[in-house]
Amino acid sequence: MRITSLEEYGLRCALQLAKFKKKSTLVSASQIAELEGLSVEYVSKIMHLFRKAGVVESTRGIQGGFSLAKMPTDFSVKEILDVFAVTQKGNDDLQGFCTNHAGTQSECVHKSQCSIRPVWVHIFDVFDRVLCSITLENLLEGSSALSEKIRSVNFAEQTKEERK
Amino acid sequence: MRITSLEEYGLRCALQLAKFKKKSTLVSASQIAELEGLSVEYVSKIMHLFRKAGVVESTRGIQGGFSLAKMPTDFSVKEILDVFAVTQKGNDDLQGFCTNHAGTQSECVHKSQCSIRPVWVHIFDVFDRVLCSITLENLLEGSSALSEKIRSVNFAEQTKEERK
DNA sequence: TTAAAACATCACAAATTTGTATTGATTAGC
DNA sequence: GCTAATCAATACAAATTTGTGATGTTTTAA
Repeated sequence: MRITSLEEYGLRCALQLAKFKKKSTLVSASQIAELEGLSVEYVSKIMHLFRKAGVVESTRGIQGGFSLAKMPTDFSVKEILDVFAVTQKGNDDLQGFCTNHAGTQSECVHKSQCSIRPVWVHIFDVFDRVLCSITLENLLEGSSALSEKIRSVNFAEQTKEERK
Repeated sequence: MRITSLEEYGLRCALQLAKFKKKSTLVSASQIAELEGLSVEYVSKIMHLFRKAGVVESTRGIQGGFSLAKMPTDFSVKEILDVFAVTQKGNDDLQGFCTNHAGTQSECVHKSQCSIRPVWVHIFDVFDRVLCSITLENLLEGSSALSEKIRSVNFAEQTKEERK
């Protein structure tokens, strides 16, 4: 269970974008690179993914830069992380769980009775509730506010799968 | 945020081990490979990791095989997944979060004021509470029992970090 | 109109993970 | 003792992810 590099750095960049958004100023890839200690090329790649996903808007030319597409209060952490999930192979939407196999067989041997899938469904449901409820603004507010926010998440309700 | 292949297949193998444990019989790598549709070599690798971590005990020779070191009621899912975390680079114990960088700098630019670390601390705390509370036995019991189990997890209490 | 600063896109090298192969050691049964 | 089945350990090839490079386009301002 790991956070990919793109997710970690992507979220950091998103936080920088959030700060500049609140000041209503554009921020360039090189500025973010400087602030985060990353290479300009790497930040550019992240911004490219953000733009394709509609997370940022870009302005070309000298004095150009990037701007978060919505206010930090309106972006959940999940929305940011999902930008990178699509480029990854085994991602958290449970797609591919039962099709990717190191294996001697072309189809999942648990097709009819899979004991693993419900586990991930439930665990990722908990995870999603947390990630959906936290906004970029919450992250900017600091640790104790974040902690409070997480405590307020409702974990008791039915999962999507169960409602089907 | 993704589950690695070793984690997914490792947990499946652990479930097979749990079933045989309840029958008090040894199970060989080739048997598990057959049951899970994996190659014998791959299962052997997983068993090797399990044994090094003390999750299974092995018996050599013809009629040898593997046996879960404790009963399925006494193994949490987290204990199983942690076996594979140690072989991975960025793992869920938060080690390395602030030392691995795609970067132009040798140290984390957020050393003094990191806005990302508290996020992962909190999120992984929630995750750990779930993974620690689910046993292999719970997984064998099926989806609805599992669902109930997850609902009973206490998410409100302080995190380890906060108690420090 | 030219130059500089910035984004856009794609290609590619390095690192990591994934899965297989190989060789060796151990045990049971004949 | 010999053989077959099994675990033990390590090496290695393929696939994937990670991060950089190179080339081109757009815009502003002198």
